[in-house]
Amino acid sequence: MSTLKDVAQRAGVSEATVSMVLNGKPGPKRTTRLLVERTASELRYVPNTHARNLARGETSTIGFIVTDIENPFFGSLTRYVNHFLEQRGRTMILSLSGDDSAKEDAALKTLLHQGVGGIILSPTQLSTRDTTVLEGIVERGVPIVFVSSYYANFEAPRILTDYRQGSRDLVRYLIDSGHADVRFLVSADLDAPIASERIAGFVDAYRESGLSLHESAIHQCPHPDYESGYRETEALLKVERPDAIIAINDVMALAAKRAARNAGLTVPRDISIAGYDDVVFASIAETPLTTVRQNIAELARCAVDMVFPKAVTRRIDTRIPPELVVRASTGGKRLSLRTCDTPHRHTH
Amino acid sequence: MSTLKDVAQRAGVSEATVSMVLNGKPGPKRTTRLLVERTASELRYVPNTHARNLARGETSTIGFIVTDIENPFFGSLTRYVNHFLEQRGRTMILSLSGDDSAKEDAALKTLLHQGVGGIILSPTQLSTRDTTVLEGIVERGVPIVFVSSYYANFEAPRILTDYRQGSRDLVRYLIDSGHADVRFLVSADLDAPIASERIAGFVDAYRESGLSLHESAIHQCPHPDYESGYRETEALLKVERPDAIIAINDVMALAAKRAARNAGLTVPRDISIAGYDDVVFASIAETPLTTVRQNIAELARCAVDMVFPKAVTRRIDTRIPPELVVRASTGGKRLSLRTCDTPHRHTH
DNA sequence: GCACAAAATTAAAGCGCTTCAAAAAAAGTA
DNA sequence: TACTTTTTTTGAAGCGCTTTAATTTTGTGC
Repeated sequence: MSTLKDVAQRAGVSEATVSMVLNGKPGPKRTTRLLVERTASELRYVPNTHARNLARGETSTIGFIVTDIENPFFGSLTRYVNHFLEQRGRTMILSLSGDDSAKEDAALKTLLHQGVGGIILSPTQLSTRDTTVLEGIVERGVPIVFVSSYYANFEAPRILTDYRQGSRDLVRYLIDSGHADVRFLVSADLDAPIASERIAGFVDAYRESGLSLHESAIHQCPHPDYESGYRETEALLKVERPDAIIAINDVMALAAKRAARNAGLTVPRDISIAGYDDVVFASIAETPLTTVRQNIAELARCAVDMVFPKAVTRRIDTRIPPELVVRASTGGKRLSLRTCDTPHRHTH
Repeated sequence: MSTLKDVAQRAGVSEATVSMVLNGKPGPKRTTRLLVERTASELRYVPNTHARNLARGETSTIGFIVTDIENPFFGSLTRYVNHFLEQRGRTMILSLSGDDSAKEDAALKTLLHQGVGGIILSPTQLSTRDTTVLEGIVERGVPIVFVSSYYANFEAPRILTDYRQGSRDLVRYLIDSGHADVRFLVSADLDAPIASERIAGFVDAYRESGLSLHESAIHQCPHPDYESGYRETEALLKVERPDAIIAINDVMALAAKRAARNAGLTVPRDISIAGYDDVVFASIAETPLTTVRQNIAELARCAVDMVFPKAVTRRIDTRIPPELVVRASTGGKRLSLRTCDTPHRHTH
């Protein structure tokens, strides 16, 4: 494993010169530059990042913490974060928190030890939590940026989809197409932005259209997963017959759809179903799902922008507008059918 | 940001002592040990990984390259690799190749520059490719381990599911339950292990049962995705009526299922459908999918074991047995129905 | 050919940590 | 007490690279 010193010796110049050439610094003249470059590639020289970072006092890695990489939404977010980081010549260190604040703290500490230059954090579902570790990190000058959610009791830049607008748009569309009684399946922590803001949008839509909200329109499920969504819908349909059910994510919406079908209902004739996120299987489901698509690439781009301290705009709250995607799982009740079969947009 | 030197000064001992204490090296006696530890935590000291790695001449990071993190299979693999690496005190640097060998080369180089101690590579779908970069890396003493596939023209340890046995089991099950004409949807590169081995298992099953294979039982699709699977099945069903269609992955199987249904067939009454991988939506599909489950945790565990040079067993080819998961999308033709509704096993 | 400015090169001082030989202190031993 | 062993502690030399101040080379105008 040849070092910079080897290159310098073989080329008959000083280490300083080699360093400058290899970093594109002005100074060395064309001929030495060429000589050094040739020697370096002859020796198959590869700079040692640790030495470099140590000498420069900076670092080339950024940490990215995510709850569940198996969830395609986060898979996608990871891909884009990685992409934009790469574009800036940074390397991403991925950590998984498993939606557990203790593991999240552990991950934060590990990243700090690793000497990352900043951390992009897609936090647990909690709305607030003990922020000692987070504070310790920021104190040490390592910037933290939230993406897709945040802790209300910790001030740091955050990039989120405009969840409120998203569910407002969806519910407006449902109301406009004749659904009066819309139900909302949400999961455990109602205070978390991911839930509270969507609920706010839901309420907005009702207020704007002058309709009154069913008293128990919000259905709280224990977990944001298939099973919970299925059970809740099953129970609900035993006693009531709403016009539509929307869920906080696509998996739960798919569960609701199945429960509705098992209860003898036809989607969307008897009941409309819609989700949130537009994960890949929303579009390939038996009945493609109407959903609210988050602009994941944009979320990632902004998060990466923000994690570099030099960023001029240190806005604390950045909102990315979502996009309503109407597919076959929702239909017009009184008005005309406006559905279409939008395929999942697969940007590569 | 306090350094080891600060700790040493404040504690009134030498840097060497602090270093030994913090690394749990034998030497310092209990009292100094305690003193140093207290001082370190008072100063909120965090060791600098770059300096440490530089001094030790080793590294604490391992690179993991994967084609497509949005694919839940790889999401899951990533989670486990990360888990086992963490267990060994290593940090994972994730790189994405997008199933493109040029990007894969770039990722390999970046990881080398990053100074990783080893690389776990889940390669592109290609069966062979230019291995110059790979060789350069191994030459420099950085071990490479393949997982889930490999390049036939590059010798390195590889950990794979026993694909052949997987499809053999599946096809045996289909044949045993009365399906005589089974078709196989595979994607582009038939030489890639992921395809060739599964085809071999398919053929094995037929040979073992004495049935003769339909001359065009292997259907080659341009891409391993939903669209390709749908088109191929659609075309196929226009002219023929096989007993079953199996696909190289669950997404294509789901596509085949949809195409069959759109062609007026009922699954599994008129035709059985099965996939491979057991991704999460295989079990929550309208008709839960029969599929072959890979033991992802085990793949990851072995890959991580292998990436450490000290590993005693440097077996070149490690095979993990898969598990047949029978669900509702396949049925008995002549024999009795043996389906059940196995839920997706979600290990957390 | 000379003085002086500009360009190119280099020596050397770190960056923060580990490690090892050597010194110092503590503990045994006769 | 004097001396040998063993246990602790430390000074100093790097790890491979960057960077700055100083030095050397080159170029310019007279």
